[in-house]
Amino acid sequence: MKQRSADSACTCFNLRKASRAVTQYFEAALEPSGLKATQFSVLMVIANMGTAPMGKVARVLVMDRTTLSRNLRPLEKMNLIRVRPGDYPRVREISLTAPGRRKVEEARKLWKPAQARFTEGLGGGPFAALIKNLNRVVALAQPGGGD
Amino acid sequence: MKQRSADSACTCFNLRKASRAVTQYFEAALEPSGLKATQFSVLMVIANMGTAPMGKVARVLVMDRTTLSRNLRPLEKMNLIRVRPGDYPRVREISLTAPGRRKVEEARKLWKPAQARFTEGLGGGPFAALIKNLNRVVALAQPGGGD
DNA sequence: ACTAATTATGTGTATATGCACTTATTATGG
DNA sequence: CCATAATAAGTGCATATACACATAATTAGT
Repeated sequence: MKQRSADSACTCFNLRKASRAVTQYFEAALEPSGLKATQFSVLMVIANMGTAPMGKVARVLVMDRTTLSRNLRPLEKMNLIRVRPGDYPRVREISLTAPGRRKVEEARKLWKPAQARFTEGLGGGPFAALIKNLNRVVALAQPGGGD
Repeated sequence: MKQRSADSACTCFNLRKASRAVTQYFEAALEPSGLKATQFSVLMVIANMGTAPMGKVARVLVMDRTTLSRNLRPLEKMNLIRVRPGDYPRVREISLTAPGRRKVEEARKLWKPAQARFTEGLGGGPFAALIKNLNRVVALAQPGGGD
């Protein structure tokens, strides 16, 4: 099936396909916490950043600013994060609430075996290579990235 | 930053992040065709399958059946695909229209340099490894896959 | 023939995603 | 000071995604 290789090796298709499959796996694992995959990622990044303005969080997530803006809504409704005006009125500072910190720890326990499924299924070497290549791909996709 | 490695190496987060970044890159490239990334992938799969029922197409795409169902709507509105009852009334056969076939060729020309950006940016070896590892990840994520 | 299981698909609802456009605020140049 | 740039964030719209639930048709079991 040589003639199909150019098509079936599409970077975008393969990434989106893997993203769909893995998201479903992780969301099944996280289900008891009530968090979706993206919500867990957003909470983890905020946990690592402490308190940060929306734009900065969006850049770390490599997520559109307006997408993050809307992704924060359910988290705010669940009382897991707090959005407050920062030093300047136009800046919105985001931080975890106490329930948010507890939820992160709860979800991290559910996350661990799901993550192990892939680190062990691929093996340490290939898994590390995968993450490295994903980061290079992100750099290549970004404006002026990795030319 | 050893304490962050377990978090920042999350399979799901890294895949979704790369998926977002690469999708934007390909959609910018495909923009003249008026196709989104997913639409291009769906059309390519249908082009390869000739005529096939929805469920089968969904399995090849590793996409939820109901997601594909809705993804077909804009393609049908654009007159790029045809959805018709098959041998059995309950089966919906999907195939490309003549404009659909032309659109695939048009978009494939736009796709090529975008794809080259990543095959060349990573290098043939690492790129092939990436695709292989993505397929292994998909297998691991699927029920009863690659145990 | 009738009922139960299986198969193929659609709908309701909710989150995710990003572009174009808008609003508000701060910084900069004259 | 005031006009303009630049910065930070929100809204309207369209597509993408999938689970729970509903519908319809075919097949299997009795």
